[in-house]
Parts: sequence; structure tokens; C-alpha cells
Amino acid sequence: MSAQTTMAELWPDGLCAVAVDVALLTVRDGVLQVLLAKPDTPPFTALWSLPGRRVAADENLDETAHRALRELAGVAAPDAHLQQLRTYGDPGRDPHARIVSVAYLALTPLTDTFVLPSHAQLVPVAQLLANGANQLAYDHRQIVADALERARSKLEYSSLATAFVTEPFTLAELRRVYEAVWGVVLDEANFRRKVAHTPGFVVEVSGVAPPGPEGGRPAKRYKPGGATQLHPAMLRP
Amino acid sequence: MSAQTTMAELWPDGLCAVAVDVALLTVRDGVLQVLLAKPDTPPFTALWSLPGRRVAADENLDETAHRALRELAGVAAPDAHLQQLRTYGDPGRDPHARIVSVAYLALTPLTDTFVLPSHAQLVPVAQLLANGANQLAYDHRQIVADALERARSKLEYSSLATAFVTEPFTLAELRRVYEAVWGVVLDEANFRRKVAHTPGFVVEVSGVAPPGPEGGRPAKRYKPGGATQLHPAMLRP
DNA sequence: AGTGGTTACAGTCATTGTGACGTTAACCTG
DNA sequence: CAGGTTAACGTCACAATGACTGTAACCACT
Repeated sequence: MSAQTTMAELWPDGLCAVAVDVALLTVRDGVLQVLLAKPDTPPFTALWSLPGRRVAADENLDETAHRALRELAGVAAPDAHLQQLRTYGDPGRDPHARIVSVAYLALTPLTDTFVLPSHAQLVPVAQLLANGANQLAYDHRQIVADALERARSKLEYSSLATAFVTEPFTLAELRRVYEAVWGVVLDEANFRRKVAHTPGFVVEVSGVAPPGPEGGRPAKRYKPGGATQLHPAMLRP
Repeated sequence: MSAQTTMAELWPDGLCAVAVDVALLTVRDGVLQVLLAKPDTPPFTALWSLPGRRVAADENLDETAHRALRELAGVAAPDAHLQQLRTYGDPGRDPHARIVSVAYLALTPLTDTFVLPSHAQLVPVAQLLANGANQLAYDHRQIVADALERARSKLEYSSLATAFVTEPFTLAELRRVYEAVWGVVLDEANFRRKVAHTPGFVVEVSGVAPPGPEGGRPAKRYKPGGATQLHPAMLRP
């Protein structure tokens, strides 16, 4: 029996398995990283992949995404920014079954003290995409590439960058988010001016952040300003 | 037997029906319109809805979208612009089954001579969304709203507007696309300058377009310039 | 043929946003 | 206290934009 015949018999028209895969991005050590997990179900239990789960009968898609992060990576982040990326449904993207996968983009600040379980890890996105060899299961390499482009684009027109940092934050921390995601170096003074001139992006809070071990003037602290869209936008150089 | 029990039994974890619904937008008579169809399968055969089809076993999602347009609205547009919008998967969005729907946004110029079959029609988007009463089946009103916002946003930083017009086109035709989708009136001279100063947006072709019945100077003709992203962007007023 | 109306196209001017760069302020270490 | 580092602020030239005026090329009507 050929694989094609098998698939057509097992998955008649309009009936597919629906899964949710999550590309969680975070900035650690000034580098954009993506969360990977070792699947606990075949196939590809040897390869790393994005955390993903089948959609349960009484679950909406957002809930499945949260559950995938919680069960496969120990990340319980109900307040993490979560948005749909796109849906991948080519026949043959999974060699064993017709699986339509709704991919999510998740953004969250992971504190340095947070420890991942042994079957999960953070990997720099640039390193993952630069290598010609595909190190991920299924089409998850493509999903990571799409997630990166979405994040880069969203930083321009939305206040999404604040989802990468914990409150309160300094403008230098916010700038390092842009630099890590875009992969560029930004002029510090101009960045400050643009953020200040974009209404609702950030608002100052009381107190200052102490300088690092290398000294420097204490930085003012800010919190998200409530705006979701940025006017004017923070365009990439 | 309750409806919930029925759904849980018929649609166990991870197994859903997957459909593709298409929101096809076009500009006719200077007004943004969306294509609706009468479903040929229950439920909601009385209400208008977006053309949609179940995903076939050997089909990818794009192919299903094209098939839905062809079978339900007689629109055979293999060159129409087609992009994923988002996926709607709340339990209960279809009262009879757990259906996960991948929504697509389609953009195409429909010539004035094209006639739709009797079970399909074009409806002004503004009129559809302005009425408080929901005239569409399922959550298709929400899909139309999301499609409109996506189209409005994409016009800003991509050359998507050219997908609404036939080649060759005049700058006035292109401007009327922006005005219809955004619902604003644009300054004609400034629009011309912005388009001309955006490299790769349009390129001039030979010949001129004759004036309409109300006279006026003949307009130069243009075709898409090959760029997909616009630099600088055409921001909404 | 001439006049007024309409549309296409081109230019001016003040304002705003931006990139590049310099200056001052407030901390660190030695 | 000196030198280094980071934060914060200011200046200047240029590009982009909104509002507006002027010119060109067609129409219909008298």
C-alpha cells in the first residue's frame, strides 16, 4: 500500500488533524532566541522542533498554544504576547498524517533565572537560520523564518517591543530589543528622540535604574504607554 | 444527548474538519465590495456567507481557496492575489461541528462585464459592516472586518493596490483604489508625487488613456513596477 | 471658433521627521 | 581626582509631507 493511498483513506476530504505550533521568541544576552522542544510523540522524536499540541475538543486555538508552551517547555506565561502567525497545511508536511498546523508567535521576557526543562532549550534564531542544514522537524524552520520576519515587521508599526522586556525598563533595554530582532546597531540619541516623540509608546515612572558594573549615568525607568499602534512608526534603517 | 457530548464524540482531540473561507475584495464603481455566496451545504443555507470549501485530501490550502472561488462564485482567477488572513477555530463557531476555518484574503479586479452566478453577489463592505445586524453566517462578519483591516494596512507598506486594477492603469484609477479601501479622499497632486517618488511602485508604459465623458486631459498609463514593499510607505492620513 | 468645465500634470512653501554628530550629566574604577 | 562609560539633551542639514497654486489637454455647448 502506498503512502498516498494510506493518507487518503485515513484522512478523507475535510477531515484533518489540527495542531498548534508556537514560535516563542525572547531576547537573552542581547541575542534573539527561539524556544525549541523535543517532541514526546512520533515521528521526529530525535529532532528538535517547536512546541506543539493537537487542538482539544473544547479548546480554542489560543488555549492550545498556551498549553503547548506549558506542557512541553514549562513556560506558564498567561500574560505573554501571543498572536497567530499563519497556518501551514501542505499535504506531505508531515510524512505520517495530514496535519494542518496553526503557527503562533509568542513574545515574552524570560528572566535569566528561569530554567527550562531538559527537553527544551533556547537557540539563537540567527544561528538556526544561517546554517544551510535544516535542524528542525517538519517545516518548522520555515515557521521560525516567518516568525522572525513577522516580529521584525511588527516592531515597526506596533508597540510590540515592550513585550520583550519586564516592567519597568530603560530605553537602553528597549533599544537592545530592536537591535537584537533587527540585527542592526541603532543610534542611541535618535532612538531616544523617536520613542519620546511617539505618543503612548512609553511613559516615565519614578525611580532610576542603577548603572551596570561598567559605570555610567543612572537611567530613567519607563513602562508601556498603552498605545498599540505607533504614530509615527519606528522604521528600520 | 447534549450538543457538547455529540461534538466531543464526533470530533475527538486533534481531529477537526478544516475548511477554507475566502474574503474576495474588489473595487467596483469606486466602492470596495466583498464577494458573498449562498452555501450549498447546511447549515445556514438561507444566509449569505463567504465562499468556503473543505480541504481535500491532496490539496494545499491555497488550492482549496481557489477551488472555493471557482465552484461557489464562478471566479476562476489563478492570477488573483491570494494571501492567508488568519485561522478561526473557536469551538462553537459552527453550531453543528468543530470546524477550523483558514480564512484567505483575495484581491482581484473584476471587470464590469463579468457576471456572477445567481447564488453569488457583490456587496459593499462598508454597508455590510455598518449595519448592527449580522447578515452573514458563522463568524464571517468578523472575517470580513479582519480582511478589511488587513487590506487597509497592506496598502500602506506594500504595492498591493496594483492587485485591484487591470494593467495598464492610470494614477487616478490607483488613487481611487486607495480612496475606496481607506474610505478617505486623497489630494490628487500629493498622491501623484508620492507614487512617483516610491521606487519600483509603478512604471510608465506607452500610450494614454482617453478621457471620460466629462472630458479632461488624457492620462498616462502605468504598470506595476515589480516592488513588493514600498519605501517610503504610503501612510494613511 | 470661442467659452467654460473637467481632469491630468507640475511646482511652491512651510512644517515635520530623520540621520549624523556634538555636548553635558551622572555614575563607575583605580 | 583622572579617565572611562552610559544616559540624556541639543544642533544642523536633508528628506518627506500637507496644503495650495498654476499650467496643459481634453470635453460639451453655444
